[in-house]
Amino acid sequence: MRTTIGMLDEQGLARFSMRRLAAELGVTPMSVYWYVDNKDDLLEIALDEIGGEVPVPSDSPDADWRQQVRQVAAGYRAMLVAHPWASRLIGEYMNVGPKATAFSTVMRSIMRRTGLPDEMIPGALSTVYQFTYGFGTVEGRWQERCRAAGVREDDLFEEMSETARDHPGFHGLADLVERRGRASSLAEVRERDFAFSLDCLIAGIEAMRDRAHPGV
Amino acid sequence: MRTTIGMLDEQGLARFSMRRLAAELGVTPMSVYWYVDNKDDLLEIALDEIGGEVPVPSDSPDADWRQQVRQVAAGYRAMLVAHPWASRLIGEYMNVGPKATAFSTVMRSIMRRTGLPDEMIPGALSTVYQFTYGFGTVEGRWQERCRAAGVREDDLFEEMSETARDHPGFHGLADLVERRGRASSLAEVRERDFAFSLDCLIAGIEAMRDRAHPGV
DNA sequence: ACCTGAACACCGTTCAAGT
DNA sequence: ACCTGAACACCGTTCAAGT
Repeated sequence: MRTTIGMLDEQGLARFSMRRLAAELGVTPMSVYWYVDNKDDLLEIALDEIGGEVPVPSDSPDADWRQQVRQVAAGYRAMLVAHPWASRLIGEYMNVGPKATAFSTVMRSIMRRTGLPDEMIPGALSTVYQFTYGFGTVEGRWQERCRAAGVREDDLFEEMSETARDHPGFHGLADLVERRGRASSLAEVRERDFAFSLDCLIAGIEAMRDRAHPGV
Repeated sequence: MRTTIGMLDEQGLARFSMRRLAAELGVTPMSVYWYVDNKDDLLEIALDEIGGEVPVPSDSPDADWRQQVRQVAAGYRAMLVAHPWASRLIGEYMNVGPKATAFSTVMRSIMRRTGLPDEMIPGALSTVYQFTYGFGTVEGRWQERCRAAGVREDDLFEEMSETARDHPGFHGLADLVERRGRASSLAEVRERDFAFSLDCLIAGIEAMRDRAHPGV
């Protein structure tokens, strides 16, 4: 599993194969099948494995759920950025391994402390989760592309800005460029956007809770 | 392109190959390469093509942004559910084709009508987008699995409920089961969750706007 | 302009066999 | 218990050649 995760991190999911894993382990392709049923099985295990990298806050009943949501979201995002192949697999498998299960249990108990009525908890949870997943995914893929092209991300961005200036019809690029605004680096913009989005989600949850309990 | 999209819809991305496409078209594998550079190129075009299926509201300056956000989100979700392979590709490519570009332009002009300060627009946009993408993705994948297994989704759900009852340690499933609550069908719960999440996002955006303009 | 055939360097996986 | 070899049915893609 260690070599598998290492290879996935370094070369990406597309370049990973059973035969290459076997070669890396100095062994014949078929010997891998003694430890694992098939490729899907192997990847599913690798996926659950890195789920354990996301730090989950201790479940004290008097902790601030807002801060804990921010904490877990940051951890999950970091995990996705460290292992961009994970976001590709998360949708494919059921994700009911031990790490994934533990994670979702903690998330639910945090969400219960928002004061939302029970039937809204799943909706709120998925709002936060889907956002974090999406954000971490595009961030990871972008960095992956930069690494594959062998350039620093701000250089690549600079290059794209020029292309956008030279081809004014190309709005897709213009969006990207505009997004940076006057900030000094892409990383800075990303932090700002991420923080804003979480604030926005938290404010939304608070508003929905207040709407559900008009008397409080 | 029509046959490509048809094959992807029916058999999924995993079963799609250049050779099968050629066979379906009654032609030799290599003739496909006369129209398209390579497989990535083909998929990228297919992806932008179905982007045109998402209805975009007319950009009238006095329209209610809340309703328009809900409208576009519903359309985007429907597109992802109709073409589950799309969510797998959206992260892979740059998505700067004509349809994708038009879409993001409209989204930005809707978001500008929220009254949010300019530097918050990208963050708000990505919050809504990432949620919708994630929601549509898991919904599409779930239905894909049901179809592959040849069962109706509520039957499959019933089966999982039993497994969850028989194996109490399996919390991943318990989550799923609990989520349905007392509703009559999974589809109903999904609609409720989706509506809640959008309300939550919209409430969050309003709260952030009010926080940024304390005087209004 | 449009299509073919043969070939290359890959895949995941089965199955019978070795130690 | 752990690994191998040969084989099967696939891939995407190049390149030279046909009409």
